[in-house]
Amino acid sequence: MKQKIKDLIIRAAKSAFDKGSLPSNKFSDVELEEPKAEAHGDYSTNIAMVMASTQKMAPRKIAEAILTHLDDPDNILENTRIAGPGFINFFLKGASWLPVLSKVHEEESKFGACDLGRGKKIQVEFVSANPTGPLHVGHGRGAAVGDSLARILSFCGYDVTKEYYVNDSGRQIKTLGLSVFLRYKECWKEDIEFPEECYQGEYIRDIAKQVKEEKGKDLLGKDQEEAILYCARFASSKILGGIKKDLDSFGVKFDNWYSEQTLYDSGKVDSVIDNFKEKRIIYRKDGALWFKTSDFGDEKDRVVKRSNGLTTYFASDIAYHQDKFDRGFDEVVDIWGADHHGYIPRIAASIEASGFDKDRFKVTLIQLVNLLRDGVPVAMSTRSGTFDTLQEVIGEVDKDAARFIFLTRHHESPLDFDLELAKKKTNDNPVYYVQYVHARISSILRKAEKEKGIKDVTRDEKALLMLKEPEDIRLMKNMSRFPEVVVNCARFMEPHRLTFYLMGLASSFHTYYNKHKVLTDDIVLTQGRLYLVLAVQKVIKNGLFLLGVSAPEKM
RNA sequence: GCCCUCGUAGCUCAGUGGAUAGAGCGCUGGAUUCCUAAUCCAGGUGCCGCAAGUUCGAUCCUUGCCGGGGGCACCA
Repeated sequence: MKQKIKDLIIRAAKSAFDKGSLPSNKFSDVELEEPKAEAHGDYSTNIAMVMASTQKMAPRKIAEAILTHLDDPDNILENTRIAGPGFINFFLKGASWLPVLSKVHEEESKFGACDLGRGKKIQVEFVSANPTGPLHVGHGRGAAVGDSLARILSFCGYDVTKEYYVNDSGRQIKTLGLSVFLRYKECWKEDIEFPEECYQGEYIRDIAKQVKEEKGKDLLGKDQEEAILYCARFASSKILGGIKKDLDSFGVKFDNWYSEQTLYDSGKVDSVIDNFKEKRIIYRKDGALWFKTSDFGDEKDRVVKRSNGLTTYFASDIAYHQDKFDRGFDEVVDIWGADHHGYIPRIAASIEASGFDKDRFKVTLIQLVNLLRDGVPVAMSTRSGTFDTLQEVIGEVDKDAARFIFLTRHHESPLDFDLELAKKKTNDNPVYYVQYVHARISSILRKAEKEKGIKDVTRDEKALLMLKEPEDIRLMKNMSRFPEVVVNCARFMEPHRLTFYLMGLASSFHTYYNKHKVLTDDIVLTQGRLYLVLAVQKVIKNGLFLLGVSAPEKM
């Protein structure tokens, strides 16, 4: 529809030039927008104002010239108007919105899909929490955003791989092992000192008990290093299992779990360092190895190998990101907590140094989540009984509600997550507002079959002509925006746009529902409205799917 | 100190180089003999943090300032 009108405008401008009404044939790109105020039409363009300087004419004069040469072969325009400083407003005939209904019905679950990605391989890496403790709410937000983004990208023609990077190597894993080992010794009534840097959570004791059941007293007699290593491996695999389970119940599935340790085992980390040494972008200073990230736009150089001989996490991250491109991904998206933002320039530097275009690498930052209960912050203490793990939250709050709420903010704004609000099944809680549309329409369809004997909702030209109320048209107009919203979500990596769109569509529907009855004695009208309402249901369903939220038949 | 980010209605937040800047909540009143009231309708509010610049036009872009948050390790 939009393109159609753009074409009309271009043709009009050309013909205005041919007939001598416009002095120049330099036309700028037509920008067509949907005005906020309905009084400003269905579409509006600022082209006359933009062209004012090249045409050397007053904007309103240009607008007049274009309008007098405007031809409307398909007869879709009700009216056109010049307004304000030189806007051209287009008012469409109600019937020109009807094609969107057939489109929705034909394309069904594909309505809104597109080929923006052209099959490009894209990797979305998200959550990637260290396997040293359970996921907390913040990870939940990352999971919701990442998973939704992956769904949207895939809907937009990308070949998407969802990956979780497991930091199963390095110091914190050793700390985890030590923590568990100490708690294990405690189980055997040994006196221990539990250092502050060890993991304080209650879950460490649980894991220690499991070690005890599995190994009995064996570890007490063993070499301490070996025992700690055993505990570390045992604990991280247990915790990772828990993380997988939590994500599963949150509706998030990864295609790939990538282990950091394998980067060391395969020698990838060493070979990257050697390679950079050959390129003379790694040098030695004070006994450590430094990567000259400042040559690639970072503010200062970074250490990849410490003077004690141990590599830093940065070293494995360089190898990891190089590996992503080596695996053939055209684009790589990382979703990180906002506290990592200072890390972006050095990773970008490493990608460039590895010989890849750093524009193929994008980072989306997720801001903090503040967990509240009735407006009061929930204490995030390290003691037991805290309420900040993802598991506890989705134990109390519906998974759909949690996912939806995580997507009601721009991901770079901090988010307040109120547990009591999330549980409320009212208007305060936008999830149900949207899901309710789906359930209500299901209910209408059930009733249509039961009471009117209507089994199939079919397209009927006569019935379509009955859809001429302003509310009918508003719904169709709203649905026709869906594909564009999805594309913009993908383009800007902002799934929350979809959330807001769905709330708007839901609002239009609820208004409609209260004003007009779908099932009437007039069978033709009923057919038309069923056709309309079923289309709304399909769009809502597609939208909810892209958010990872279910579309219930009943509520 | 340097870097990033945010500052929009009483609250929580969307939004855009355009016309009269929006939504939900909260508050008040109303709607159901009829498809689910988890719904709808009506009622009002803004120096869009401040100042300058770019522009036909800035809340949006640029710069500076003020205020909140975050980041600046041979930590992860």
